[in-house]
Amino acid sequence: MFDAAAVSAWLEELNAEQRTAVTHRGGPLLILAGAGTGKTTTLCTRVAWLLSEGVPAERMLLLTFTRRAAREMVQRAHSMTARVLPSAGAVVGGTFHSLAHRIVRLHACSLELPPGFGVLDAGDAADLIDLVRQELGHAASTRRFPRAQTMLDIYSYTVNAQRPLAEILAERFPWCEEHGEALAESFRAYGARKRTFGVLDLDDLLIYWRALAGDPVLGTRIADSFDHVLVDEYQDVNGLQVDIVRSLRHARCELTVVGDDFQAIYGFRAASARHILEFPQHFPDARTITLEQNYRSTESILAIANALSNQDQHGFPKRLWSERGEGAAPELAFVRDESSQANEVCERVLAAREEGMELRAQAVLFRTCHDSALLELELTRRRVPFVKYGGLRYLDAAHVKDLVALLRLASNAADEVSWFRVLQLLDGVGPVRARRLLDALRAPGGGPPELSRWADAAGHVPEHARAAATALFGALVDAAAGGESAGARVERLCAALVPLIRLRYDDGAARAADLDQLVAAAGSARDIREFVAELVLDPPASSADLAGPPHLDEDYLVLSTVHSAKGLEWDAVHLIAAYDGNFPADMNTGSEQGVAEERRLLYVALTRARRRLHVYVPVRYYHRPAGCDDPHGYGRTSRFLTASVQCLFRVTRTPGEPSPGVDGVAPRRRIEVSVDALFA
DNA sequence: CTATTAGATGTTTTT
DNA sequence: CATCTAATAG
Repeated sequence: MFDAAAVSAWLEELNAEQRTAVTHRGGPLLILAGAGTGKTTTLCTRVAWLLSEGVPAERMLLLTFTRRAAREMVQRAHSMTARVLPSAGAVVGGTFHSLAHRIVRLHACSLELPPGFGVLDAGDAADLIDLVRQELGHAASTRRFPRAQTMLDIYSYTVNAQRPLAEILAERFPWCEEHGEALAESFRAYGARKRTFGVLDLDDLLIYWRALAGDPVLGTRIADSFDHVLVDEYQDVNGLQVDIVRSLRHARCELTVVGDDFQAIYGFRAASARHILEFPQHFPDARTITLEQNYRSTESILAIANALSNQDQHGFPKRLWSERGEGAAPELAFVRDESSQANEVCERVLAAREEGMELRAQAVLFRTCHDSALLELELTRRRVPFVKYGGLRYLDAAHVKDLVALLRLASNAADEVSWFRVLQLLDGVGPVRARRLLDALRAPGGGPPELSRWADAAGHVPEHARAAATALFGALVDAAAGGESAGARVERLCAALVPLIRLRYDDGAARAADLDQLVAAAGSARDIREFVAELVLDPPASSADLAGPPHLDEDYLVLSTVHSAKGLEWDAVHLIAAYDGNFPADMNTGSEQGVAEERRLLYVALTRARRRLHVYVPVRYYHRPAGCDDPHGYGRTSRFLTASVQCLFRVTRTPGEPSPGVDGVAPRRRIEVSVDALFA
């Protein structure tokens, strides 16, 4: 019945430590796996092994952190279990948030949530917080008040860290400390609003899951449905997530966690490597296994990685080694400026491709999204196809948000943030009329807006926009009524919205066309609410992404933030903008922990490389905070690339110092030109 | 009241 | 540079 031969063949391929981890029995297991040490393989093989030991696949829970990792891990585990036992069910798996969504949806009733509750993405949450901000009069106050996005960051961090606001402000947001009281008030109001509007933000998903887990009846039932819980990237969990994991582990349920404390890079989300380091204390009967043999990189790349991790005295000492040979010496390239950097990257990428290395085997990594701006221009100019991960997402585009807001209203008319957004698309309707309209949609005694009251509210829409508004409401009423398939209803809603989009944006036609892809993706959805929630929890990177795996046969270069690159690997890695200020980022240099996290970020970036590694340091770079005379700065090399680390590189310099005035990089000065003196 | 424009301002990283 | 605010025109 089981294909035991397949499992033993897989076990054969593992090294001794990996094999011990895979076949560990009884008691919690901590696998400390350095970069590239076969973490995914070990975890997936363990799943297959457990299956062959008689644990049903559907009683195993595989939790991961990022969507990209989740997809890869679940897919791989699934194909392995299918091989071992074709009739096996599916392993339950996904990100913490997607699992939370499934569970909360299942128990919405017990949590006193409306069955149609919506899930807000970060943008929506910021919009809602902005609403509160306006209403409490903070927007207009003379002392500048943190912006909605910043407020959300503070709120989210506080919730995820499960610590008092005052502490968080002092520690992470000192410039907002004076507004402590007002912030606290706003956050309370934000919470109340979410309740009234019937919406949850991403943090709520975890909060509600934990609340369920703590319930003596439901919590036990949830925990009872699993025999094994396996958590990947454990160094990136925060207190809230640890609570959830602990609640899942009861007498009969086993726990395996995998991670690398030196790859903890989500401190800004209140994650802390403390949790993985203290795992043996939290679970006294835990077994710890360390994986140090690296299967990914050449030794010269690992030498640099080890040198970096040696700079940090904390954590588990690990020394990566491999049998992949010395390999090409990593390059540390000092380039003149960012445009020269873009050039050099292109040259090297194209040269490697000439030698047979596909574009998709190469990646350009950077700290922040805009670091790649010039490079993107250059790649476009040279017609090199690329895909960028991180940064502006599809859901951030205004017209997409418009449609999503409309979809939300179809299942939840109480969602006033979405109402505001949609109503203001009507020509001649701004904030004030939107509010009046919204009030007119309520039942006389107050309460949530109702679709059925459109006839009473229509008068508030200026005449020339009334027809469009009526069409919009018609589509909403139809969509809410059900009957047709989800896809058909989404299509109707989109059709009603398109005329407004065309009017609103000057590139309206293009935006309208862009929405078709979203509509097409909805075709297979079970219902609209589900579709929107999926969209929020697993947003496509671009509209092209919606159309399914598009570039399978195409070759393209990968551009990615280091954060998004975690867990992935490429033959060649180009790390750009490695100057001090970016590695470490200026705003994180305040504390020792901050700097340490930045170092780990650099470590993560460098350890993505299999055979070739190039690090670029622009000697002269442009930095955004304008206001000084010269927007150019002379960049210093990242402080982590100390002299002894630099020795491990082959150092190159692009010839030619900057020649002021010749190619547009002349230093800018403030020169006053005035003839006023003539008229004095 | 809304739309448009000119002027100021600002910390990244992701679910 | 992109986004938000304030001021003005419609």
